[in-house]
Order: sequence, then structure tokens, then C-alpha cells
Amino acid sequence: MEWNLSDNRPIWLQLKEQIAHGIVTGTYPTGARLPSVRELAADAGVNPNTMQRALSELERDGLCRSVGTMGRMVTEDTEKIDALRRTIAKDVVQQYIIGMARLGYTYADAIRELEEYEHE
Amino acid sequence: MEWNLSDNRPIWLQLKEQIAHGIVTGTYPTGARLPSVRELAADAGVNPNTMQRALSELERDGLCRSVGTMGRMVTEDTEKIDALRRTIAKDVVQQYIIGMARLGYTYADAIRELEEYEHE
Amino acid sequence: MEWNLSDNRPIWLQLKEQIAHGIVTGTYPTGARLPSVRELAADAGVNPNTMQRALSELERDGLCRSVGTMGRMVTEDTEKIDALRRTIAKDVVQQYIIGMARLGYTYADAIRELEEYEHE
Amino acid sequence: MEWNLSDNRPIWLQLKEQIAHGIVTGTYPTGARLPSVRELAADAGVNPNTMQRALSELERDGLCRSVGTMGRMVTEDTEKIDALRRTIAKDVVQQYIIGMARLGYTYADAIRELEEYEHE
DNA sequence: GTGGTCTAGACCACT
DNA sequence: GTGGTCTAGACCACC
Repeated sequence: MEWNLSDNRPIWLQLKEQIAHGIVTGTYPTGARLPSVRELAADAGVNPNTMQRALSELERDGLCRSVGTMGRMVTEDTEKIDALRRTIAKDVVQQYIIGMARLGYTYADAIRELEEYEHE
Repeated sequence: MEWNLSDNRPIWLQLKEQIAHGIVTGTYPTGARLPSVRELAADAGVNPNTMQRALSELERDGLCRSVGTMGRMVTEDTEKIDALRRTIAKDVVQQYIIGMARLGYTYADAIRELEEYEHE
Repeated sequence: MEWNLSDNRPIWLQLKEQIAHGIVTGTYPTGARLPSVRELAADAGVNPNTMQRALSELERDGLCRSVGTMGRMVTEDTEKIDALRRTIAKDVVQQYIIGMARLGYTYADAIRELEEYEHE
Repeated sequence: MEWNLSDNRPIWLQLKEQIAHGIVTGTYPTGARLPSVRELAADAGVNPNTMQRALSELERDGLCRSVGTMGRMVTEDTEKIDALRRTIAKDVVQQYIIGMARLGYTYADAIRELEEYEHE
């Protein structure tokens, strides 16, 4: 997994978001075992405690669960994962609108540019 | 200015892009003086040589020009800036499509989601 | 405040419960300022991080909120506090039933003993 | 046996109460041999002298007796044990009333809550 | 000074 | 080995 951490926002939050993204995109498939806290932490180059927090929050949202000494499993509740997908998509849409707005494009402009993209 | 540097692409390129973005969005208005290389480098936390390269490339694209001891000025060629705006917008559009595709959305889905966003 | 910590259960959980109890019983009145994390931690004889966690969880439940540099305030949502009171009461009732059951008393016995208590 | 010692009351008293509780609930059955003072003290993590005091008081109440080199035996006087059961039950009842009172419940409230518990 | 976050390192219980 | 918890100590942003 590729980790992209900027400061100015809590690292654990960014980790959580990126793991959630990985769950939705299939990096961590439904029902699969997640790497251990220590593995993930080493991979991302953060302290295990920080990664632990990210995973705890993820678990609180019902996206994974710990299975004792077996590690953590991605939830098998596909409805929950779909809900997450929609939430992330909403955010992508909003970021697109904001990005275009910063360039001086209105909401209508943003739609038009997107539609015109096909014809190229 | 807020610098957001990831490490898997050339730093100077990312710097160039972000300064270009600043020119388009008005952080560095048409005809205004850019901060010095050393200032920018210190602000971004990079080596002045790296920032120098970013600015040289920017100058090569005609988006700014050195005026001897006065530092660098943003171009006053609004047509050039508009072209840059359109280029960046194209990239934003493409990134949006890619982002949605990673979530499993087709091009048509991406348009629909964008159109539905207004109704919320 | 009197802290009563047993091991074999997470300390942060016990801290949270006891602060919640304090909110319901008026030790920390509605809308009042809570002592700082460091004060509470020193008072309870635990690490500030542990107390921090207890308070974060309390905040997540909407029972208090941080007000930047002003510290934490107990919520003013009396309905929420009443709900907490009912939750704690339920637990007290259950503990009573369990306690009596361990002594060999049935549920009906437990009620009878309670009713007879008045006549003494 | 699980020992739960708080520090604002004499340790020996708490030990005595908990052993008495164990006699009533069957952890130490009627007529059975109690563990040695040293065993009990080690288990509870207290000084043997403290445990010795707890057991002496218990013996003074007639709930157990030393049998020379054989250690201590729980009394076989079931009437005495039943009396103890009633005494402890009275205390449980009182603690329940106090606990509910701290939450703002009257004696009548405490009875009502207990009766309503069944219907859930 | 406040809350919040992060790191480092330790301990424990355990499908 | 795993997750979970706890401690110690540090840094930051905000007033």
C-alpha cells in the first residue's frame, strides 16, 4: 500500500481514510485479513500506536473487527462497504467542485468541462 | 502559501505545479512580483536549488520572467494564464474521473454523481 | 473526587464511568468546567494520556466538549444527562439483582427484601 | 478468589467481608477447609498478618474455627451461615438504595425501577 | 496554561 | 505472534 501523509491533519485520521479507501478499492478485500498493526505501522513509517488508533476508529465504524490472536478482518457487510464507497465518492465530487471553483469555474462550468472531456 | 509535497515525483515539478496554481488562482496575481527564491525555498522547506529549478521551468513556459535585480514578475499575458488555467482544469477533470474510477464508478456514473450533488 | 480503580478492566473505561457518574450526581454540574486533563490525571494517579482517553470517549458520547484553551465543559443538554442517569440506574438495578442472586435470592426475593427494608 | 480492595477502609475488614461472602456463596462450602493464611495472603497480595486478622475476626464471629495443625474449617452451623446471608443481603439492599439515591431516585423510585426491570 | 497528537517502549492475555 | 492497554515524555496550536 502507498501511504501519502501530509502533516497539518492528524496522521491517524489520514491512515484511517487511506485504509478505508483500500477497503473500498479492493486492496483489502471483503472478509480478508488485514496486515497486523505492527506491519502496517512499519510500512507507513509511523508508530504502532498511531496505526492502532487508525484501526480502532475503523473498527468503531464497523469496517473491520479484531479476531483475538488472528488479527483483524475486513467486515463482510457489503452494504456497509457500499455506504463507505458512496461517502468517499461524495467527497471526491466535492473536492472536484472545490478544485474547479479555485480555478474560477462555476458548478455549471465544472459539469460542462466534465461532459466535454469525453469528446477528446 | 501551503506546500504539499509527496515524495514519489520530482520535487521541482510539484513546486512548479503549485506555483502555477498560485498564479492562476491569484495567490501570485498577474504582473506581481514573486517572492525571492530563498524565501520560497525556506517557506516550502526545500533546497533553494530545487526551487530555482521550479522557477526556471516556469519561466521557460513564459509564466514569469526575471527582471534583473528586481526578482521575478508574474507574466502579464492574460491569454497565457488562461491557457494555463484550462490546462490545470483538464488535469482536475482527469483526476476526478480517475478518482471515481478507482471507486468503481464509470465515466457516466461520475457525471451523474456530479449532477446529483446540486440537489443536496 | 474519589477514584476507585480496580485492574482487570481498562483504566480509561473506569475513569470514564466515574466521571460520568460525577456528571450525573452533580460533582461536575451541567455546563460547568471540568478540571484539566493534567489535574484529573494527577488526582486519579494515572498517566495524562489515560485520562485524556477517558475524556475523549466521554466527549464522543456528547457528555462534554472541549472549548479550545478554555478546557472542557460538561454538556448543557439535560436530556442527554438524564439519559445517562437512566442508563446508570439500569446498571445499578442489574448489579443489585446479580448481587442478590449470588446470595441465593431469586428476582422475587430481591424485590421482597427491598420492600421489607422500609419497615425497619 | 477475586480480591477487590479499596484503600479507604481497613484492609482486614474488606478481606473478612469477602471471605464471609465466599462462605455464603459457596466458594468456601460449609465444613470445608479454608486455604492457609499464607496462601490466602499471597493470593490477595497482602501481608499475612493482615489476613490473619481477617480470619481471627471471622473466627470470633463463629464462621470458622481453627483445628490445630489442620488449618481452618468453615463452620457447619448452617443457621449461622444463613444469618450471615441475611446480614449481607441487608447490606446489598442498603447499598442499592444508597446507589439509587445518589442518582436522584427516591426509595419508591428504586422499587419501581426494580419491578420494571423484569419487563425487559 | 489548555487540549490534541505522536513517539518510544513496555506489559498482558489470549483463538 | 496478535491486539489492547498503559506509561513517560515530547511537541504543537491556540489564547
